[in-house]
Amino acid sequence: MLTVDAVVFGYTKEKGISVLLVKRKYPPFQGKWALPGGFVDEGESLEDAVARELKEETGIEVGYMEQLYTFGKPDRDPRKHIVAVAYFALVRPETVTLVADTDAEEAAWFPVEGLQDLAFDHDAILQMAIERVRNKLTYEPIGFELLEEKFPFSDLEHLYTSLIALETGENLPKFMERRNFKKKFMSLGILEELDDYLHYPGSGRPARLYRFNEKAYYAYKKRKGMGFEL
Amino acid sequence: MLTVDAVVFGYTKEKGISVLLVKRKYPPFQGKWALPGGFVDEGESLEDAVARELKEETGIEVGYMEQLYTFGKPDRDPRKHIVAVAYFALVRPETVTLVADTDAEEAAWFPVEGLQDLAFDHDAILQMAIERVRNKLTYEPIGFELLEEKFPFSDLEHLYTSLIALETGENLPKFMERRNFKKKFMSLGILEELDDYLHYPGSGRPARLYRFNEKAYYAYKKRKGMGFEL
DNA sequence: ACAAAAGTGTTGTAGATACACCCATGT
DNA sequence: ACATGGGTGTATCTACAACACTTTTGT
Repeated sequence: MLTVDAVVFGYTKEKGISVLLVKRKYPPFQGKWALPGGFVDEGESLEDAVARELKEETGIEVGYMEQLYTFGKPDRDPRKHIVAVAYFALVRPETVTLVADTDAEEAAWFPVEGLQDLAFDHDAILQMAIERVRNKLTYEPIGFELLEEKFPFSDLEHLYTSLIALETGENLPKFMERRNFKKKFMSLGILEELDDYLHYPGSGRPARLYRFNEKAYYAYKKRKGMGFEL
Repeated sequence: MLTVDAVVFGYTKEKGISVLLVKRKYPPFQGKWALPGGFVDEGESLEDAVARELKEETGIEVGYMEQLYTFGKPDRDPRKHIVAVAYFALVRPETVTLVADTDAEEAAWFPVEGLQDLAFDHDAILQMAIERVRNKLTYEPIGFELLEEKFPFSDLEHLYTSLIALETGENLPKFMERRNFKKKFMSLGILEELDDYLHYPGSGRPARLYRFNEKAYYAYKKRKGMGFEL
């Protein structure tokens, strides 16, 4: 008995990092919120299974996905021994519309901060996913998968700040100091400085927009060893 | 259908990094070398399953083990769709004696350098394990799991050098320069300098012995963020 | 003029790099 | 005495850390 579960992260300036959950329609854990997921079909690859379940239960397709860990404790499911291969994924919440479907009553975004009491061992899975994304953020440019194509630098900064602050107990590493962070990031040469500006009405100076330059990143990877090591 | 496979690494000064393989007794891939592993029993945790299979097929018990990745491509086993959860493990080859048993004709150590043509997708699994251990080595002190309790510093150096050189194409990172590597490692304060010396007859000055100090490492972790970031 | 966010430059310092010679043993 | 591996110190340089004021907009 093999299942796949997905920890899908989204980000908005207002609500910070959120995770996509579905409300369980049937026992066990009926009525509880859980990670989307389900059984792997015979002859179906794990990645296909995750994509399919996500589509079925929430209606979304993700941009970036990666295997997280496999959870196999015999008692993680009260019915019987069911092994779950967990994935984490990143999407731009703007670009997706949630639909509830057959197996799940509802699908919705929840800010991850202090989230708990999920079905099965999904609390632990979520925790691990957060940890993983947070680490990964500092050595691979996956943050852009959560931002719009063009974004003000402050979005990037805010994304990093809030994700790294989660569970780090609020004391940010030194490289997150505003001026240093920008200097460092810019020096990588993987951000394109656009001639577009964005102004949220109601406040502050308009912000210049940036875009992630994938080609430049490959060049960087070739030049340096790998990753980008913030 | 769920299996577990183990990539068990060992290290000796003479042969460098080796991996433990078993020769398959039955089809498919009869007579080929493969990673030890087998089916997970109902109600058995994945870790238990790996430990059990290792014991059965090779007779060894490992010191350090960690989940690597789960391989689920439908065609990875020619018979049917079988998903494999792979683990990697580190042992001191000195401390174990291999025995061949029921499912496997023989068990033996093979230097990983250029190893290929294993059964199933085990080439890929091995590759991934090497990659993982190599990376991990630079941010967690797992190297000691491969060395004797007391070891000359040159062993540590040689271990790092050979593991990092694998597939890095021989050009070592700068921190591996002898004097700098030792300076750096010592500055971490996690190595105990012993008053023992070891002298291989036949050559050179006797080498001072060192011991990994786990307590000091915990203290270090508490002090610094985590890991040790060579 | 004031509030709110964007934007920016310099200096000190610690850690990384680069480099070449002496030491203790066995034969 | 020579071969073999063990062992070390210092100068330079680069990258991280610390720090506070100015700019542009809306109200």
